[in-house]
Amino acid sequence: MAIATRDRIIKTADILFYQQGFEATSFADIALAVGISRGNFYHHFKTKDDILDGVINHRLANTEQMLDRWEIEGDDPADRIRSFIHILIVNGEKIRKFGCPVGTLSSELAKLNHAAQSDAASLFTLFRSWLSRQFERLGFAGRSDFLAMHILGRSQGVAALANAFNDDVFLRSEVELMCLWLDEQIASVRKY
Amino acid sequence: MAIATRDRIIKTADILFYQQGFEATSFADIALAVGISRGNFYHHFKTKDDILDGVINHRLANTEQMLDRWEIEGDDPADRIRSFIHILIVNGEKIRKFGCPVGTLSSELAKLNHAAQSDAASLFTLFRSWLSRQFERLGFAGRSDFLAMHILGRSQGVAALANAFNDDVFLRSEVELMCLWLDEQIASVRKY
DNA sequence: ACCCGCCTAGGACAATCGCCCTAAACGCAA
DNA sequence: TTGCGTTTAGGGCGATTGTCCTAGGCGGGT
Repeated sequence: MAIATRDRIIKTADILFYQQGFEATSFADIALAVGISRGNFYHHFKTKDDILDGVINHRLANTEQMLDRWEIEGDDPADRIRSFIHILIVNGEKIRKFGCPVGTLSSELAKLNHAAQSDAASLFTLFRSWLSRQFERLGFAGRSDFLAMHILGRSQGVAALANAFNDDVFLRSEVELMCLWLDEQIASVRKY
Repeated sequence: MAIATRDRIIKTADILFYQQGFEATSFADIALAVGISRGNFYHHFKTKDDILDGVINHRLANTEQMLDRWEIEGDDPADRIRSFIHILIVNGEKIRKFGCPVGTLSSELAKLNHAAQSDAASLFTLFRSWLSRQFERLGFAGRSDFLAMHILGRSQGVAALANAFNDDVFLRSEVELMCLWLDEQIASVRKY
């Protein structure tokens, strides 16, 4: 089946791009991992940039789906934000090994001056606007986007250092710190 | 002069590794930028990893020198920490284009499973222990390293997002936020 | 039974990669 | 001047890169 093969390629490329980086992952790497020939590969994706587009779109869809799920499961926006913060722990092992999938891809594409860098950044935008929406519901109004960017940045920093030092203790203590920060913010906005 | 050529290679490689990444920068790239032949290049560095070692050591020396200068110029540890925070603004343009030199290199080497990843991480350690020392002088005692890691992580996150979104406003507002955080920490430790 | 279109395999392409070699030019000491 | 070690230039190695091409196999519609 055609679609199945295409999906398998994208899912495999997704993992390899994350673990090895986009530039360091070759056609041959992906074909070998999927278990197909390079010719078959070429039938589905003409250029390497095509695969990158596919992978980014795949990540966008997955992320959107995850955020939607969080939107349904609970009705407390604060809990949703806490779910976001706890990705760092849930995916802790991968993050310590390979860093944040979104941040590292965006950074690599920025260095390569790659046209898809803005597409990778739109992954950030997905989180950013979702977080901003949760803060709005908590009553932060015009400050919502600012707080969303703040927490997004904090997460990026934690992921970067947890990766550099392979430090799980640091990761967990920073997650706790971010949750405390969130509580403070909520407490202060409820005064008015 | 031999040393001069070697230095020129390292300085050029330093810039290229930062702007394009380690993997994406070839022998030919560096040789072309320096203006020498590949044969001459090979005389000074046998392998690409040798250049990486040279670049990392060069960065270590430069960083140590910068931190020493800050240690001499002022005698207020808080001001020194503020100097660190303000790197984000001083190097704002480069950071928005290429990210943090330390963080992006460490992240790339981690993905490549490169032996020099720990050496790149030692660049972080340089900042970490220096910051920790300043916090100690401010009286934070056992919490010093924790605070050093916290501020290091915050900086990394700010750099990552400022790069992804090419956002100077975010960068500056986060720097201000970090300085406010520092003031709060100092105020709270002085109570006792 | 036949054909046509999609899927797959695998080889070939020029270009580039990191790395290695040889030879000429250089500068300093005897 | 002669001689030797250092620095330089430039070609070439096998391997790998992204990309492209051709040929065979499979399956559904006529």
